[in-house]
Amino acid sequence: MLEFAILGFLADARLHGYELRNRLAALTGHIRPIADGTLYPAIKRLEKAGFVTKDLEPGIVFAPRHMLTLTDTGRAELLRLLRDPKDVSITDENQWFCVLAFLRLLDDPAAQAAVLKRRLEFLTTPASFFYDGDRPLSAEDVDDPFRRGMLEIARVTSRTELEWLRRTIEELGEREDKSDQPTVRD
Amino acid sequence: MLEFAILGFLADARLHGYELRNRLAALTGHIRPIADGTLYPAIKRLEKAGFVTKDLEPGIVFAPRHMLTLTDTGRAELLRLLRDPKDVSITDENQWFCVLAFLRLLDDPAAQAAVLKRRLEFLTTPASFFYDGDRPLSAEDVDDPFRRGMLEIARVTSRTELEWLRRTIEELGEREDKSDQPTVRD
DNA sequence: TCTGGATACCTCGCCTCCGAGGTATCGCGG
DNA sequence: CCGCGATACCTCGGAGGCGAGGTATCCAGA
Repeated sequence: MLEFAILGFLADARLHGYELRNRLAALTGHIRPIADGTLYPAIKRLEKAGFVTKDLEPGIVFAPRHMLTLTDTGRAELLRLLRDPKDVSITDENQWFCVLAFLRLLDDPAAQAAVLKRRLEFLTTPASFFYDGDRPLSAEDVDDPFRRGMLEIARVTSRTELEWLRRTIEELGEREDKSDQPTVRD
Repeated sequence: MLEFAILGFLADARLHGYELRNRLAALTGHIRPIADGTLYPAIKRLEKAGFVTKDLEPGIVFAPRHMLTLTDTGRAELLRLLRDPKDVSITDENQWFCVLAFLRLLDDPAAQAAVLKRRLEFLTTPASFFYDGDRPLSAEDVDDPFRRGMLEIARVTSRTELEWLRRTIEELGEREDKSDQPTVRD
């Protein structure tokens, strides 16, 4: 997850760890800050896996910086993760937002639409926070004002996202029609 | 976090591990499923800490069940966590929803309102996913349709929640006025 | 001159989580 | 009668996150 975001940011620009840290802080940090002790080992893992290379640029500003560059295998790995995200990356809001942040890099309207469709499918499968036996409880059934709030907020959120998803999937379809030769589709 | 949810569910009813597993699956499971290998060690930790006790009820249905009961120290711990949640529990959507799910148990309108106010404060402090240097980028500045989507969804979500928070904080204030003797307040 | 804060990086140990596996019991369908 | 699925519980190893600590440099302000 973190590694995914690192690859994503490096796909846009060469960065050093500290700058990466700041961008990550903006993207997910106000939600869940990333500790140094998490970031630097993650960079090391990516380096070991051959997804990034590290070049020391001696003291441009203050201390020497280790500039990170995404390798070709690194970019391939990023695209693989974007094309076929894990289930948790679809369902977990934070992870899903990371996917969205870099989905543009996938550069294939059909594949992008396919990812959005997975999220659409997830949001349209019925699910409830609370059950009375087997019966799902909706906001109207619940007495507790806080649980009511949860359900109301969740409802509006998912409605908004569903609208956006449907709209965007359609737009991606149109873009696909223009770029491709007309073919028979399922 | 998981332990917090366990305490919360046990505050409502005596449960065995498997039933707990199902309730947790409903509350957070569609977002991020909880593995057995996570749940049972967590129960053990709570037992060791003296927050829950385990009684074996021999084979009512199938296999023997280990019924879990919240102890007094367990309930105190739950209330402590509700009254004074960690920062991450305020900022992380998933964790925040867990707090909301059990905030009713706090049974003190002023303390409940204080928790909601922390969330309110978090949501009203300016934050952005992306920056151009130091300048935060809003949906209108962004070209990428996916990032636009993120920003739009986040905006609607937070607006909805802010409305609910303000409304609910006010209602809690009124309830407090009725139950308390009139005193000078800051 | 000294301190604090920003920049920039790193290590270590602890804890938690996860997945993969295992162990039972019972009921139902084939 | 045999396997499957549900119920119910558990262990273990590996991976990853976190906090606390450390190491430098440089600049601004007291």
